[in-house]
Amino acid sequence: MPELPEVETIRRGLEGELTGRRIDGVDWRPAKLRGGPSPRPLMEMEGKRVRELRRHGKFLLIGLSDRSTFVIHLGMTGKLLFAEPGEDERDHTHLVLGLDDERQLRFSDPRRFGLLKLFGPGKPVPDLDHYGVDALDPAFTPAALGTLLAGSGAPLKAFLLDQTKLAGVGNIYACEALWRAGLSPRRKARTTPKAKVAPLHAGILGALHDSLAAGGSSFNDYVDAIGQEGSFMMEVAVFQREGEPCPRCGGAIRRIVQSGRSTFYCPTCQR
DNA sequence: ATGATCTCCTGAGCGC
DNA sequence: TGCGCTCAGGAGATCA
Repeated sequence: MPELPEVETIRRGLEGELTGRRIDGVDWRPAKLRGGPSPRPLMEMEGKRVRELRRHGKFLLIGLSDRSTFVIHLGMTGKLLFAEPGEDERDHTHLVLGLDDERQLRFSDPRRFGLLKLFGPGKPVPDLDHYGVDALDPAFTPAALGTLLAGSGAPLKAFLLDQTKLAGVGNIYACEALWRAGLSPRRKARTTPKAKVAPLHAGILGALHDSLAAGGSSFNDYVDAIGQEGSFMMEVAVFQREGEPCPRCGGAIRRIVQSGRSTFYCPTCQR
């Protein structure tokens, strides 16, 4: 599922290919996606050029020439792929943008947990109002993490998944970051020892950067905008490795369920 | 106010 | 072969 490194990999791939292109056609098949209807009909993108590609957390923000913003969230199974006209379409394709270089950019999302919204020129994006600092933002420092931790009584795993505190970390990287820091996912955030704050910060950034370097995690058949798979799943220490030995201490990796989601960790060296 | 649980949705995997 | 079941999870809504 796309988390920060996957969305950033896609953003980088799109940045080179899409910036400056004009959107000549908008084939929108409005399906019921998450997040309610788009404030502006997506057809209004026709004739606009792509000015910039930004990202906040797992949201992709496409700035257009008239200063409107096209917001994309890939949810669990959303895909953005370049295609040639006439090329076979994936099932559950909800949007096809025709570009002025004769290519298409297609969005498909079988589970429809994704989101497509167009905001008019100069309009803010309310979906991001309550979002926390992006995990790759320079403002996300160890000190900032310490402040956030002190304000939360949630288990560390739930804390890391809470996008209103820190944006971009999902299930894979939450598990990996906690393993790297040697912290139990069950520990209450505000009980994190002072000496463990910097290691947790380093664990989060390390997992995200390592994944970016590998082109993201290919899991649930994630691919980037040109269909490339990422290879970070080869490097994970604990995620989906229940019963396997911990790479650090050899103890058996355990799977538990927290807030309805799988958590993988090593009970021996994560305290 | 905070944290836990439910909900949306489809496809994959599994046992029989 | 196919049926029914469980599971996957981002994030908003709802509940305790």
